Amino acid sequence: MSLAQLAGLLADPTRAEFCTALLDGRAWTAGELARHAGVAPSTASEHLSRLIAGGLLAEERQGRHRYVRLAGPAAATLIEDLSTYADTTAPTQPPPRNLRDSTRMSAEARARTCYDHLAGRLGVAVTDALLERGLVADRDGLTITRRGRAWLADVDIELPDRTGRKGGRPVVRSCLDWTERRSHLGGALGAALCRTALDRAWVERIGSGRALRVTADGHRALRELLGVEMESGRGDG
Amino acid sequence: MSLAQLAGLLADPTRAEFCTALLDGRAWTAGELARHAGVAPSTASEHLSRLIAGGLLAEERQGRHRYVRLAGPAAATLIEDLSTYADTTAPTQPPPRNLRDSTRMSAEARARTCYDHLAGRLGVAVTDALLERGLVADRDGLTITRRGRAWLADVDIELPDRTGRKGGRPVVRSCLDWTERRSHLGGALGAALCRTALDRAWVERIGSGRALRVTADGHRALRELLGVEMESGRGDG
DNA sequence: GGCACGGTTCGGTGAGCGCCGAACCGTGCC
DNA sequence: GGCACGGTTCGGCGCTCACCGAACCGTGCC
Repeated sequence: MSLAQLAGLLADPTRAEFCTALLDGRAWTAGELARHAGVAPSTASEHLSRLIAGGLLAEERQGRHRYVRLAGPAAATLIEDLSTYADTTAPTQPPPRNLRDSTRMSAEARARTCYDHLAGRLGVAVTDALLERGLVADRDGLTITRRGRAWLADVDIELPDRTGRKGGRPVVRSCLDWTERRSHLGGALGAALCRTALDRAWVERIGSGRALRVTADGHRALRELLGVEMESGRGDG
Repeated sequence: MSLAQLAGLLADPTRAEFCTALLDGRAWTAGELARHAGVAPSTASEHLSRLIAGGLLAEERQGRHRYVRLAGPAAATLIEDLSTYADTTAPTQPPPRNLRDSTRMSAEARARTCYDHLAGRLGVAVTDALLERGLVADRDGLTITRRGRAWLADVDIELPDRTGRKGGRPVVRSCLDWTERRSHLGGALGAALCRTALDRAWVERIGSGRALRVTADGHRALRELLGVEMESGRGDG
């Protein structure tokens, strides 16, 4: 299989969306993915067949359901690397064109999702706090510590089942932040934190983009759980 | 920029060929790349513009020449990771179908190119020899040692100019070998070794595929320079 | 100035492919 | 058996895009 063929698998928005969704490490049914991406089941079926044939996804048939998941940690890493690069690489528009863009960029610099985890000053602050408190360690790349696992259980955050095991997603990955020029937290842990923050309304999306607003609950949770003081969402952007 | 857009840049065989060629870390002119890939200059020009706009390539204009190179080490890593995955991932044909395929697979298992460096038993043997002799060290990932640089100068192998510097290709990268299930040497060093081996006729390509044959000169060079004893190319496949 | 040449732009062509709906298949439930 | 439903296959449609040749622009050499 050639480089172009492999890239071609991910070059379609629908297939990319499938892979992005599957990065949570769980297995989805064909129908779930079809609905998630907003395409007909027939279309999804064809896409899945191609992704499986290309070695990016693996399938498990159960009765009349076709469960698919990422083929392995290498696949997850690959997709995450590509997403990171896609996010990191600045488009051809360094200078914001107008007030609307400028506002949006400020908001994204403050807090946004990078793919499926937190980025911007919020993402970096959370990462720093985790490192400082010894919940995550930086030796030969980032790893979660025993204290970190205890802390997760403490605050009732669960990692997906297969995380860190063979075929699962790596627990922690560092992801370069293009606004902060620093690393923030990716991997399954980053995704779990982001999902938790959204589920518990610590942050909420601003409009339809990637920018996030930290809620009052969120400020409180960040302070109590991690000792992170985030700036307010209004009046400084 | 989205994952799909980024992947789309690499999804075209011509553009992928450009990026592959540029992985040597040097800057090529538009015309060189066009001839290399076998397309019209106009076609190449459009491809280059897209790759540059997408942040994968950077350009430097000099007089009437347009020099392009990879945008940075992250781009090189990304392309190399994709190539590695594309090579590593087994096509849908684990069992060799006939004698011809079986012969080819044996040859590739013995020695082949993985992208632009050596793989198969040959690649792993060379990597092991470099590690054993302290020319490459494995601390926080593979790195070339001072002795390694001296050895390179000794045997008259040059790394591309920008290697290891900002914007250049990483010197050494480990690349998982699918036949050996072990790591072998990628990165600029792996590429330089492979190019040297081909230039000095230590190995030669078998037909048009990726399989390599170690020549008599090659056996001698491997033994003298690295203490590597390779099996013969015939009679055992 | 004039020519050679590297590179770009533009229009047109053709192929590939992503999409859908319709028909079909198999599983699982009633 | 009969029905509901998840998934697949197939045919057809329309768009995208990679390609080329021709015309054009700018640089550098004579």
